[in-house]
Amino acid sequence: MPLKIATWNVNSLRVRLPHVLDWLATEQPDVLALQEIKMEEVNFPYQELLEAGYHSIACGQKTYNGVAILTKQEITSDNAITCLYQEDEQRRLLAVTLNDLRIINVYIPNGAHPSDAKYIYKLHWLEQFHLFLNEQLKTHSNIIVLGDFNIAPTDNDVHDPQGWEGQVLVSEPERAAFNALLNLGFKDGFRLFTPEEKVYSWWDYRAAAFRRNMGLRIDHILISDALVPRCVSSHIDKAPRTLEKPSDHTPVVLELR
DNA sequence: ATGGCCAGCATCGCTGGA
Repeated sequence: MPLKIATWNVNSLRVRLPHVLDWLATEQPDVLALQEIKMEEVNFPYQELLEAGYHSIACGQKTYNGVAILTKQEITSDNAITCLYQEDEQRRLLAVTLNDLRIINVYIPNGAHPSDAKYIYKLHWLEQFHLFLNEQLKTHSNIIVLGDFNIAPTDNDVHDPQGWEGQVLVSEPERAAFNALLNLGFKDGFRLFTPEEKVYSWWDYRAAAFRRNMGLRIDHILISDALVPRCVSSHIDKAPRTLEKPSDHTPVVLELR
């Protein structure tokens, strides 16, 4: 039974719900991980999504951040995790179990600028996330980590590597933290099938960046090594980015057998 | 041309995003 899994930073689920419903109807993913829902659970559109054929688990807050996992099959996981570390008040993590798969949805901090306190928070969050994944690997072998990583792992993931050099999203400490996650025993799912080509998942709203394809690949689906033999394809779906009032991110998709 | 846009807020100018 093939499984279609996707991630999408929707930049406000309130604004983007019509796009999400259209995309679910067209693409029929088994799992869709959302980031930046920007709402509390009390306002989450559980009913509309259920009517569209999807069960939801959400972990949100007012105004900022917030993650959710939509699934065709209802998740009965009693070991869901919604917080990376105790002092972190930002809703950026949701880990659930679906059959034999551990699904970990992340919205990694943006970091603002390498000289900003938010950058320190980002690197600290990545350290804590590394420890968390290391623990998860002790109890789960089939792990999918997907979401908005806010890191372009290599220059092939950047439209203008010279212009972006040293900046947040591409800086060496961020890339080192990303590679450290891979070194725990994960592969970048998209790069299993598209090793070199420059394809992006985010384009700035400004400067007609999408039309000029000035983008970054910062949304990822990581596959634990045990799952790699089950991967059959991965692609980035640019179609939602062409709509009226789009999110600045577009879905990344991966299929398992 | 080192800026451009967008979402949310007890909105009308700021924060945060990337």
